Amino acid sequence: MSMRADSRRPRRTRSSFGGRPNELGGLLADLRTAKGLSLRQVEEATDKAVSNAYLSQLEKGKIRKPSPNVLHSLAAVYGVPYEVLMEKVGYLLPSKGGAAGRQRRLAAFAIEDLTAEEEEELLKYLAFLRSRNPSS
Amino acid sequence: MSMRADSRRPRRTRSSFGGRPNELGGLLADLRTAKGLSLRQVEEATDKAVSNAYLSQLEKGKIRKPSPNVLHSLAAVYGVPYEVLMEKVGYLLPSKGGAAGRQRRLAAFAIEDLTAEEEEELLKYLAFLRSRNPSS
DNA sequence: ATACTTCGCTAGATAAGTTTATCAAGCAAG
DNA sequence: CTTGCTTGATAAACTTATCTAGCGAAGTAT
Repeated sequence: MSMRADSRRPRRTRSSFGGRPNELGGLLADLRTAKGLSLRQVEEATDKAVSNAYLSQLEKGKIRKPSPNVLHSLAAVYGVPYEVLMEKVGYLLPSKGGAAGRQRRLAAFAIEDLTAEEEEELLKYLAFLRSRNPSS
Repeated sequence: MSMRADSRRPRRTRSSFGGRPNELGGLLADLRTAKGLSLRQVEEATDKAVSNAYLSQLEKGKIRKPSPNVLHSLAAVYGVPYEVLMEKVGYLLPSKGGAAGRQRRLAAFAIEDLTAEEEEELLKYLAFLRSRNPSS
């Protein structure tokens, strides 16, 4: 196994302690003040997706896991990557090495444009197949 | 100009019926039965991260936005990409493509443990389905 | 038939997210 | 000083997710 010591740049990526459960609030507050926006201005900028009152609670750390869509709105307003906020909150991110992308060696080519109905039919048919033939 | 004449399979209308609860529920149920698992078996497989009772409610469409982490657990058990479930629920995904429409339609049917025989059966069945219903 | 198990399901409770209404403090005119 | 407006913060209400406990149906074995 190549134990390559990732000698790129000193990884500042770890921005700070994963231990702090509530660092999201501080981060959001800093981002907002850095842009010189008020709570209500952010509410507007987010097209009412996040109320000023709610944002206040977020910044004060009273909310642990806001909805991903809330984070998306805020990320857009602050110009910060969505994934950063997601991670900070503790949501798992789509891993790029998982079964998602690489595992495409299967019938995915034909399945790329499945409709919801077709998808359902296929899954049911698969259930049927496997129930008839459990010894695959 | 990439004149991509929408040659995709005509989206079979927004699911013909109007009162369907949640598209996620049916998908989860289909995935589970396709694997021949019971609610409690899934609860176990997910290491108690998702209770059988909760899973039942999910499948019946009584829950609209389960936590991303719940979706992650289920995606792992069913061998389906996390992002697919996220999208179904309505959570925004980290956009990877920049400007142009790089966003491929996510296939819910990327099941990872299909056998070659199953794959073939499914493809034939899909062909059959589409021959019977060329375009709505 | 009686147990025993497993199934899907739901009622009830708790906890957390989100909203609406409201607050006290500050600042700029008039 | 007072009026008006804005700011950030709460309280309470409302909504939603999630868990625990238990029900009844269906199967299996004794």
